[in-house]
Amino acid sequence: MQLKCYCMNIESLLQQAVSKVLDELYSISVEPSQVVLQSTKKEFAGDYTLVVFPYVKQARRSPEVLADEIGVRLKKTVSEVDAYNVVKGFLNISISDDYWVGFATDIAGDAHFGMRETVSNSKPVVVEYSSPNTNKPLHLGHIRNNLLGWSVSELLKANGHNVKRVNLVNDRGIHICKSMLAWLRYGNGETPESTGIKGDHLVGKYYVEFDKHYKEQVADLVANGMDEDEAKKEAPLMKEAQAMLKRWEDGDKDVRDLWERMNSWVYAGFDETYRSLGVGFDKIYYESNTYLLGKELVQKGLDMGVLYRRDDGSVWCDLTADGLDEKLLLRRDGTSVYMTQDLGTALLRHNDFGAGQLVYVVGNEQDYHFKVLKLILAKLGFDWADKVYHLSYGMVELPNGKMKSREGTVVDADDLIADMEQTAEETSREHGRNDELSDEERKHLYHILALGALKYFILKVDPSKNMLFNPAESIDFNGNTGPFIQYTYARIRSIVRKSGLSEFNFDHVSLKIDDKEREIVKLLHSMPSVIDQAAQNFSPAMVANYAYDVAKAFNSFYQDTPILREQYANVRVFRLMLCDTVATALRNAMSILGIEMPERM
RNA sequence: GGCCCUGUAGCUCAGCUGGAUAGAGCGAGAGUCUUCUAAACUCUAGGUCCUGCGUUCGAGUCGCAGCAGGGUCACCA
Repeated sequence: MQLKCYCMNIESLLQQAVSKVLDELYSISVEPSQVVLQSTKKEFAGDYTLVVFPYVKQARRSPEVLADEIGVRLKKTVSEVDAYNVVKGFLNISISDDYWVGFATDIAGDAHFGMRETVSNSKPVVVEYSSPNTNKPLHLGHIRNNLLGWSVSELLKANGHNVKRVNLVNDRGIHICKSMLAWLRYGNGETPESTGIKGDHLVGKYYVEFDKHYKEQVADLVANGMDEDEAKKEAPLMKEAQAMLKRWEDGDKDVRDLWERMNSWVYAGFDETYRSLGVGFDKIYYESNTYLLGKELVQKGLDMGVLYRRDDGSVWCDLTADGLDEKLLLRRDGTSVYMTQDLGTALLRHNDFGAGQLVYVVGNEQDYHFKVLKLILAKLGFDWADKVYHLSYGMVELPNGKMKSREGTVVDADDLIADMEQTAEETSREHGRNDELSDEERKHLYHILALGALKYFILKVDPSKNMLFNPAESIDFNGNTGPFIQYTYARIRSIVRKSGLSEFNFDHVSLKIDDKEREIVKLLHSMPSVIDQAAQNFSPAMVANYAYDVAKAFNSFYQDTPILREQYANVRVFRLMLCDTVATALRNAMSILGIEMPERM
């Protein structure tokens, strides 16, 4: 039997063939990559559709005739083309069962199907995400950030990039001083150990405490006739916090000791949340180490003449020619601002990793900041300024609007995860088939189902869009959800286990496949291009939607097609092979989302 | 007010470089488990793709204008 190579994507093969036909028949020259093929709509026969409208003028044919002539030629010259039909200007092309079966056989057993090998010696893509403040625990907004950051990193890896994850912890500043001050005043020496409260929550408690007392002071001042804006500045607590920040910057030992102590509580808390979310980093930067960076760059900019100093000593960048405003880079007292340090850390990071690209997973409220950052880097003469990519994501909103910590409407990350685990356990007790599992394994199952639901819920939405979370409705486990896909996977694994096979040998000559099998094979066939597309768009959502399509197609197939019960061994083994490959595809796609798949549930 | 983002079914969301009669899930209604896991499957109802104009053989998709919602324009980060 002749060996065929199915490595060649059937779409590019068709594109080349069409390009050739257009040239030979009508002397129309079109690059194969420019030939537009789409998958044929369900209500028509065929696998791929060529839209011929763009060529009718040059070919001087009616759309129908043109489509027919191309169809005839394709069928004659491309062995994989089985049949064709023409509806208006649409040429629907059917690919032979032989090709699809061959393709399915080719990819069977490839544990990394859909994922690319990492290109060796490629410059790493450095992805910054998470970047929390250390004055309060993580909430749902941070969850979206962390899940996106992790997932986009996995996605880029799956597309062949070398990826480094970094976190830039905002561990200094006035907000931390507020928590510290409140703890000193009202804390009675409380610690995570003495109270049993998770460290980040304990520190967050004092941040709230500060705000409470501060507001009281402001209200008192206003009641005594002071203007509100002035009262906010003059409140003793605020002045004390500012004094504390100054002492911190001067290296005051007491302040630094307390700062280290309370930050260490927060880190222990964050680590627990990170572990629970399954995210991590290759390198963690601390703003206390990097906040002074960037000043040299400012000096360089002054020397280059791209920045200027005002009479009061402050340094600015004039971006009005770019349609933006003037941007402050050094305060009049010579201290740096957010932008200054971000310039510095960008350079640091670029040099630390020899980065080919710098990705920042940061909310869309900072779109302006990153626009400015790129512009200034370019003005400073860094040719890699255009390698800075701001992965701007939308906010998570509640039914009554934005989350506001002051109004107590934040959805706490740890609470949400705990709720999800609770729901997973209840659902599992009701529907689950997990008698064989130990208590330990069952606990793990609840965890991966809970996180599967949460992660999928968040990641299936296009990153750039705001999304809505309704705490009252909780997150679903049915329909277009993580657990739906996990369930599909568990079912498949169950069948494959029962078959006892790990290799699938069958005679694929003249094996016929039905519509549902064909649908599945076609979906598998498209996986590499979906991953590629998703990576180019930095969009895990595209992978999530793909995984859902695969699971849905499989469930429909599973519902009315015998697999283990199939009496013909040849067909049975083929179907088992297909099952096994679908499981692999689902596992790989979901791993890009950071979602684990259960062997049974 | 300037700039940026978003607007698709009752609700939450898909819809890749413009292509056929715009798709899912939830919710609503009707079916399917003595048979490979019913967290599933099948069917029904549900649409002025915010509005208008334009480009095109063809617009949910591109352009302009308007409307609505959000963000941002700090010597905060």
